[in-house]
Amino acid sequence: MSDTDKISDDSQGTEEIPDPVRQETIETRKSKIVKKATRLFIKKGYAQTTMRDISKATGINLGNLYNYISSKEDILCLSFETYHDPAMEWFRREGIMDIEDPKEQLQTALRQMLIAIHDVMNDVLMMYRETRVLPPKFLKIVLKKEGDLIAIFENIIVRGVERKVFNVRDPFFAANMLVFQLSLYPLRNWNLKRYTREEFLALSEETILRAIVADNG
Amino acid sequence: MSDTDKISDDSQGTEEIPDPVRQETIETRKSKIVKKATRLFIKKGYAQTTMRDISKATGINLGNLYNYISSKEDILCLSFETYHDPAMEWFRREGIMDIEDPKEQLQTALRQMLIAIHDVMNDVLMMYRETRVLPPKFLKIVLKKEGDLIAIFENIIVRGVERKVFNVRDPFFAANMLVFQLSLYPLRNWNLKRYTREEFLALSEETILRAIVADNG
DNA sequence: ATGCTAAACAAACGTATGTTTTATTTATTG
DNA sequence: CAATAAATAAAACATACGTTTGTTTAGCAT
Repeated sequence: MSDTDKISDDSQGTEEIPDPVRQETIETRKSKIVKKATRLFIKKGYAQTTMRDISKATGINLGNLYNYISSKEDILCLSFETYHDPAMEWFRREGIMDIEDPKEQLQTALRQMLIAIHDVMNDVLMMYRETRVLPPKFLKIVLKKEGDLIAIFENIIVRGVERKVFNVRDPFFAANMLVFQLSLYPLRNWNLKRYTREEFLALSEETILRAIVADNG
Repeated sequence: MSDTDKISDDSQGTEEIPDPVRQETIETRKSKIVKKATRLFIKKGYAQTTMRDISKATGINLGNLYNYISSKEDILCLSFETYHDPAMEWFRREGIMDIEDPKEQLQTALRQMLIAIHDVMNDVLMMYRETRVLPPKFLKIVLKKEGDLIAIFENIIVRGVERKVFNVRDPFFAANMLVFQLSLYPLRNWNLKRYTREEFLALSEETILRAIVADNG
């Protein structure tokens, strides 16, 4: 029936070497499972998504799924990892922390985060909803990472306050509010459909900055 | 075993009258189920809470539960209703819409909403998480109510802009952002535990207003 | 007392779920 | 080509769930 979509570019491998080619297809397969499952989690919710759904969506046999992942819960954790890790990396890669002018620094970071979140809004919404299901140990890691992101914005704000470019009474609170505001679109999309992407980004940036920047005339 | 906690203040009733006393105990019972179930939904999530859990928590026999509620889903809907209806009523009862000065009007409404949400933060968090499970028809009602609340704030903002007390480019967007910001505490409580209730309320009010009021010197 | 109504209860039903196992096919190597 | 290992498919397993059923109990009117 579906004998046309078999993997055809398999290559030979030895037992000594971890077989990078085969390894890659396994990783590819795993990531395919996570990606497809994530779509289902988004659409139906984690609890309402069955392993049989995931099997059907990936085209991988039910029992065979367990050769790539260890449990349903495992898939959810992998799903979280997929989206949480790049966000933090981007800050270093883009050299945000090296920007001298605090206002430009904040603006750049803010806009980039808004764009990134806007593009994966469904995933963000899913994460907000399914956080509870994560095993406690993994939840701690996730919250730690989110805390790190907030801390970055806190540092940016603190520096801006020192230079009197920002006017913020409590930088930690402001950073928490700011990062929270980033999720406006994913969580309130149902009432914000009238805006184009660009309209929304501009309005968000403007509104968020106004609570921080000393004067924006 | 538990024969001591039987209802002992039963009174007689007729068939004509809907039996206010018995009726009351039935309503009491129903609301007890919803309240206890809500606590479980908050603690474990809707999907992870079983009817057997609810039976145990209420002390009402599993099968007997269905004399008071029609389904598990029904309980969730009732749970949403419990917290959604009072918020809207309060606006009318308190006469918020009659306050002349827009800034005072906004401040009053804002502070009251912050307090109300703070007090039921776990419930709000649960609602954010379990909205997906609601039957589509009921979901529409819930979103409508939330939209109405946003519209109220939009009106307040529009009036303030006309009087040049507020400086807002897009009142609809501002209202959406404002109402969203109200949920900061329920959704980000895990990172905001350092603040006392009063500290948090003051910071929230201050931050939210700054994005709207023309000048706050 | 007696019969009636409704609440209370234990047990069971049917189904759906995550996971494992078993049998079969496919590919690779000596 | 034979032998071995990996990949696949389907069925089975054990359990947990929401809901229903049939029966018992208790309160009230007659």
